[in-house]
Amino acid sequence: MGTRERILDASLELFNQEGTAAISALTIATSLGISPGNLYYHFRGKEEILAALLAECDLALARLYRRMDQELNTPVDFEAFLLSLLRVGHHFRCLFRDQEALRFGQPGLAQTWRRQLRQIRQISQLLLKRLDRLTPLGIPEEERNRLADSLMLSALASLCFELDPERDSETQLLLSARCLLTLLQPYLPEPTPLLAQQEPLSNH
Amino acid sequence: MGTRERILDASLELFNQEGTAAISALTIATSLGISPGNLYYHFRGKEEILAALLAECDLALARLYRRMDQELNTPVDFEAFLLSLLRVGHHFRCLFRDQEALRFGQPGLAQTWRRQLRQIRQISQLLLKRLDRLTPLGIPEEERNRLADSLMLSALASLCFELDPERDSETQLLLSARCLLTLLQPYLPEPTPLLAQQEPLSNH
Amino acid sequence: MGTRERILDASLELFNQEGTAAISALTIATSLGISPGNLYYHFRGKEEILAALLAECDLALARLYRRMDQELNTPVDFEAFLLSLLRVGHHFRCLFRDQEALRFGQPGLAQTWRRQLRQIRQISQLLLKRLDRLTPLGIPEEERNRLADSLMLSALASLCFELDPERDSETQLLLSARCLLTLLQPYLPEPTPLLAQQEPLSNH
Amino acid sequence: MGTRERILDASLELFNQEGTAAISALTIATSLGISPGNLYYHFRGKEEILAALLAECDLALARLYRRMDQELNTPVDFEAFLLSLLRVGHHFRCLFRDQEALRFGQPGLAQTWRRQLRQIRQISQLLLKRLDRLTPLGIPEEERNRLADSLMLSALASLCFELDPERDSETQLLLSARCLLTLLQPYLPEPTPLLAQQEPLSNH
DNA sequence: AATGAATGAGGGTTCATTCAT
DNA sequence: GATGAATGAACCCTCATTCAT
Repeated sequence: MGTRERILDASLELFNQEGTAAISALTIATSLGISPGNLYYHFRGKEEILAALLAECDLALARLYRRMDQELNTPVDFEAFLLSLLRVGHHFRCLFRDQEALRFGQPGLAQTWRRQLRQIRQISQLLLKRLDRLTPLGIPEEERNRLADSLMLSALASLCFELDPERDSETQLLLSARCLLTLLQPYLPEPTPLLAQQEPLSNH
Repeated sequence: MGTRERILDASLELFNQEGTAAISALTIATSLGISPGNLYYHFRGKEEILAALLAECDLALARLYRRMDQELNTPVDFEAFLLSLLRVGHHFRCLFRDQEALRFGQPGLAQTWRRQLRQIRQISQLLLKRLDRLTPLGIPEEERNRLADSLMLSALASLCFELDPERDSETQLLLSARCLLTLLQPYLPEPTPLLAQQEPLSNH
Repeated sequence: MGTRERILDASLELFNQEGTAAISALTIATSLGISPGNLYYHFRGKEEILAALLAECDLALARLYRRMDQELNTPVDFEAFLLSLLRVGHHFRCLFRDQEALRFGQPGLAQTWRRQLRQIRQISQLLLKRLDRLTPLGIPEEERNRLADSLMLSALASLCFELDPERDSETQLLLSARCLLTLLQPYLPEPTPLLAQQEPLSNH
Repeated sequence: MGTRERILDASLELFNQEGTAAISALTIATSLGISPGNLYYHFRGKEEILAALLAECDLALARLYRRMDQELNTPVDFEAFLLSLLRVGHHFRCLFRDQEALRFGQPGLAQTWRRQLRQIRQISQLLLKRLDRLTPLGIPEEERNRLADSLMLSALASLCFELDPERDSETQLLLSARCLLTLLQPYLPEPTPLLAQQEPLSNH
C-alpha cells in the first residue's frame, strides 16, 4: 500500500479516535514511522488530508447512491441501505463530528463540505421517494421531504453523539438503524424485520 | 454587569460565530477590551469558560424542565416547549457543534458533557411521556422512547448542521420545530397548529 | 531601554554583521536572552523588524534633510552633510545590502522601500541644487541631476560593496566621501578641504 | 543543450527575477521539468550553482577585458565598452544584488566573490588609464583611480537599485551609461556621442 | 481587579540533501 | 543520467499561561 494511502488510513483512524483538533501532522507521521517532511511531501498539511478524506467519503456515498438506484427493489433492501449508509458515515465519523474544522477552515474545504451535506440530503430524499414507490407512504411530497430531513438529521446526530458509548460500534449502528426505522414505522403496512426482532441487541 | 459575565457572553458569541477552536483566550480578552491577565484572573483557561457555559446551558435546561413539569398541560403547550428547548440549544449551539473539545478535553469537562447529554435524553423522554398522558400516542413505552431519541437527535443535529444556512436563525428554529412535529404527526389525533399553518415560513 | 528598542538594536547589529537572511527570529531572541514568544509579542516577525528599521532610517534621513535645509550655507557644510548621510547609511547598511528581502518580501515593505529610494534620490538632487546656489556649478539642471544620481549611486554602492574591507568603518566612510567629492571636483572653484588633505587616511 | 547548461540558464533567469533567496533547488528543478535528484546530480546545491554563475560572469568579464586591450583605440570605442560591461553586469545582476548570499555563504564562494570585485575594480582603472592615453584627462593617477572607483560603484549600484524600474532594461542600460559618461564629461575635450544625442531615450 | 510583558512548549511548514531504483 | 520518495534539521509562529506590578 502506498504511503499516501497509509497516511489517509492512519489519519482517519486517529481523527475518529481522538478528534481532528487533537491530532497534529507530527502525530500522524510518528504513528506511521515516517518523517514529517515525508508527510508534507504527500499532503500540504492537515487540512489537505481532511479534504482527501472528505473526497473519499463523497466517493463512497456516490457509489452507494448509484447502487441504490439499481438495487433498491424491496422494503427489505431499504433496511440494508440504511445500514450501509450508516456504516459509511461511521467510517468517516470524524468528518461529521468536527463541524468546526470543516466550516471554519480553508474556504475550499468549507464549500466542499456544504456540497456534500446537500448531497446527503438529496440521497435521503430520493431514498424515501423510492420507498414511496415500493410501498406508498400516504403522505404528500412536502411532508415526505420533511420526514427525509428528520431521518437524515437523526442519522447524522447518531454519528456525532453516540447515545450508548459503552456498546460496540456494530451494535450502535443497529440501534441507530432501529431508531430511524421507528420513525418510518407509522407509514409502513407492517413492521420491518429489524424492528420485529426480539431484543437481539441487548445480549452483548 | 460583572467582568465574569461579560467574558462568558463574549465567549459564547465568538464561539458560536467562529467555532471554539478558532477563538483563543487572547481573542476573547481583546474583544472585551480587557487584558489576558484579567481573563485568567476570572477563568483558569478556555476550558473553564467552556465548562461555565456548559453549566449555564445545564441550568437553562433544568429551569425549562421544571417549568415543563408544571405548565405542560395541553398539546399546544408542547409546541411552545419544543421551541423553547430549541432556542436554548441554539443559544448554546457552539457546545453541540464542538463535540471534540468537549469529549477530548479535560476529563472533568467530558464527564459533565456526558451527564448533560443524558439529561437532555431524559427530558425528551419525559416530554413524550407527558404528551402521551395528554393525548395517548398508542405505542408501547419502548417505541415511544426510541421516538424520543430520534426527536432529540434530530433536534441536536439541526443545531449542528444548519440545513438552510441562508435563512435567519428564527426561521431556522421554526423549520426545525416543524421537522420534529412532522415526526409526531402520525401519532397525534389532529394536525398541530404549527404544521397547519399555510407556508408562513416562506414569506420572509 | 525598552525591549522593543533592544530588539531593534540587536537586530540591526546582527543584520549588519551577518546579513538579514542568515539571522532568524530565534537568533535575535537568543542574542538578547529573551524568549521567542516575547520577540513575537513585540514584532509580528522578522519582516516587521525590517520594516521598523526602515522607518527608523527614513526618520533619520528626514531629520537630516530638514537640517540641511537650514544649515547648508557654505561649501564646507556640504562635506559635513555628505559624511552625515554616509554615516546614516552605514548605520543602516543592511537595508541597502539586502535588496532581495526588501523587494521580494511583503508588498507593503517593498513599497515603503521604493518610496525611501525616491526620497534619497530627491535629497541628493536637492543637495546639488543647494550647492549650485552657493557656488555655481556651471552646468544645466538636467546634467546636474544626472550628476546627483551618480553621486547617490556611488554612495549606495560604497555601503553595499566595501572596496577596502580591511579598513575600519570610519576610514571607509572618509574614503567614500573623498570618492564622491572627486566627482564634484571639476565643478568647484577650489579643492575641497577633504581632498586637500595630505593622505591622512593611509596612516592607520 | 546539456542539462547542466539548462540548469544554469534557468537559475540565472529565476535568480534575476525573484532573488536568490526566494528560489529553492526544487523551484529550479520544477521550472525545468527535471527531478530534484537530477539537479543534485549536476550541482551539489544552490551555492554551487551560484559559484558556477559567478565563474561564468568572471569569464565574460575576462573575455571583455582581453578585447578591450586590443580594440579600445578611440574614445568612441570607450562608450561601446561601457555598454558591453553594463550588459554583462545586467545579465548577471542577481550576483550584484545578492551581496549577502555571496558574502555569508560558503567561505570559498565569498573568496571568489571578493576576487571578482577586485578584478572589476582593476578593469575600471585600466579602462580609465587607456582612455587617458587616447585623450589625456589632465588629472593625476590617484585622482584618476578614485574616478574609476566612482564609476565602478555607480555602475554596480545601477545594477542593484534600478532608478527607473518602469523602463525596459535596454533603456535602463543606456540611462546608466549616460550617467557614467556625465561623470567623465568635464575631463573630455568634447561631448561624447551618447551625451550629445537629443533625448533619444524619452521617445519610447 | 486589572495590566501587559514574558515564557516556553508545541504545531505547521519548508527545504537542502540523500539514496535506492 | 534521471527519478522521486524520504529524511531531518531548522524556521516561523501561536497560544495557553504566569507573574510582577
